[in-house]
Amino acid sequence: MNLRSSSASAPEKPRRRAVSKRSLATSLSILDAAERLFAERGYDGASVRDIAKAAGTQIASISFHHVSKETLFERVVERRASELSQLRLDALSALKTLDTEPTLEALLSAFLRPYLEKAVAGDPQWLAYARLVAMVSADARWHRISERCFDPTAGVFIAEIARLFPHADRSTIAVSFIFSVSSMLSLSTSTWRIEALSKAAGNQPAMDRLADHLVRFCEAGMHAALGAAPNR
Amino acid sequence: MNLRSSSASAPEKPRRRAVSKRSLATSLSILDAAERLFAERGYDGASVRDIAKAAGTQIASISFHHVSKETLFERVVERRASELSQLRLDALSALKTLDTEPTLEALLSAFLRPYLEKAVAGDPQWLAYARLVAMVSADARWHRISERCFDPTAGVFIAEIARLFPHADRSTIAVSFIFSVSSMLSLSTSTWRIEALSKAAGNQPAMDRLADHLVRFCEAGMHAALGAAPNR
DNA sequence: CCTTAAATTGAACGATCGTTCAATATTGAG
DNA sequence: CTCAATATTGAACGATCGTTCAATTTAAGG
Repeated sequence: MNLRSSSASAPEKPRRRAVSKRSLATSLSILDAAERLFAERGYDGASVRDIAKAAGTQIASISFHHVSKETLFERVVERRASELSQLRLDALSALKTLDTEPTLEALLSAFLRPYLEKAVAGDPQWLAYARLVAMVSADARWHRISERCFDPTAGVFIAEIARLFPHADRSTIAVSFIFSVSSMLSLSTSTWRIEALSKAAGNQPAMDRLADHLVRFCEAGMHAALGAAPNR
Repeated sequence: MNLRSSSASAPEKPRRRAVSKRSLATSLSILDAAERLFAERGYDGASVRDIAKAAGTQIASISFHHVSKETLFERVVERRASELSQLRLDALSALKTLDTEPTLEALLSAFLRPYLEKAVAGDPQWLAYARLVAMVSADARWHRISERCFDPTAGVFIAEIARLFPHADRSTIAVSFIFSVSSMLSLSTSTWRIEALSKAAGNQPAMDRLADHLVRFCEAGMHAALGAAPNR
């Protein structure tokens, strides 16, 4: 007996195998379905049964691939977070290669636009993710996820802004930055309210116009808040 | 038989009674507990059992006084909504009694400050309500409640702003207004993020400073967005 | 090819959900 | 005080929740 493992005293090496293409596809479709349903109905509102049905698999597969509902949620958020952070940091790097000092507008644009272009414009899967980010950012229940996924990049941009406004204190900058972020997030959560409140004006504002609008709004608001702020 | 109701053919008048003090207290304590728990855990996250326990009554009393969980939620939101609207409209009226045309800053201040003073400053019950408003405003699931409770007053202020900027189109004003509202709401949902992002600066910003900060931010942002907007 | 680790399946678990009901207690009105 | 309308109670309803399991199927490695 024990004919496969050769050496007598060595702890048996249990033979590993690569993941199959089908397995990877199931895992992915679960993430996609979860992203959609979590964004639509919230964490408690979306059941693992509905997620499994939307993904075309069994509920047990969710536990198998993603441990539990909670870690599934975290993985859904984490999946695109690094890509988003990378886009933002790339835009920032591009600014710093220029010989001129980056303006506040350029910094805000570098932070805000990648989200909007991914979110509101094209892929409906990214739009769902955008709503999810808004959910995570607003709910103290998920503050650990925010800390891990979003706060580091936000901190980099806040530090850049602090270099531009050496006399403004950190908390004033942070609050202004939060105002900007929640304005950004409102574009993915409140499209229905925008429609409701701008009715009697038939024309829907286009995506790129909205992005320009947002950047202009935040730049002016932050400039006013930081410029007028006392030095300490 | 039928000795109480006199006339023969008249449909019996079943004798009404006033609500008892105890009954009213129960109904109120249910609303208070629901306000707190809905704000803490969201609609799906807060169970009627927990609400009943927090209110010190039985779960059946919730159905008796407030029909169902959904109408309980609506009543919790509606309860303070009219008071908030009244405060805002009163502030607006006070502005219009002056002989000078109200400024954009004054308009925004009239809309934003009542919420902040009620919410972030004093009563913890109002703070819970503020978080609830943020929840309702962000979730399309409750858009009927927003329409009924908040959009009318918002529409009044948007109309006032439109009078100040006759060349700006309605949707541009509405979008700027949404940016302002979500910045306002972020102060009740994201205090924890503010603390996280402004760390290494020990001083917590005081409440009145935050209100000033918010008004200045929104005024400048909106001014920039509306002033630079094309005329149609 | 064969072996077997990895993956999928369908059923079941106990817990909790919102709601309902008959029985009991309370209380305003006559 | 009397009595019936109102309110509270405790238990139970069926449904759905997230998770777990043994049995089966799939497919990678030698």
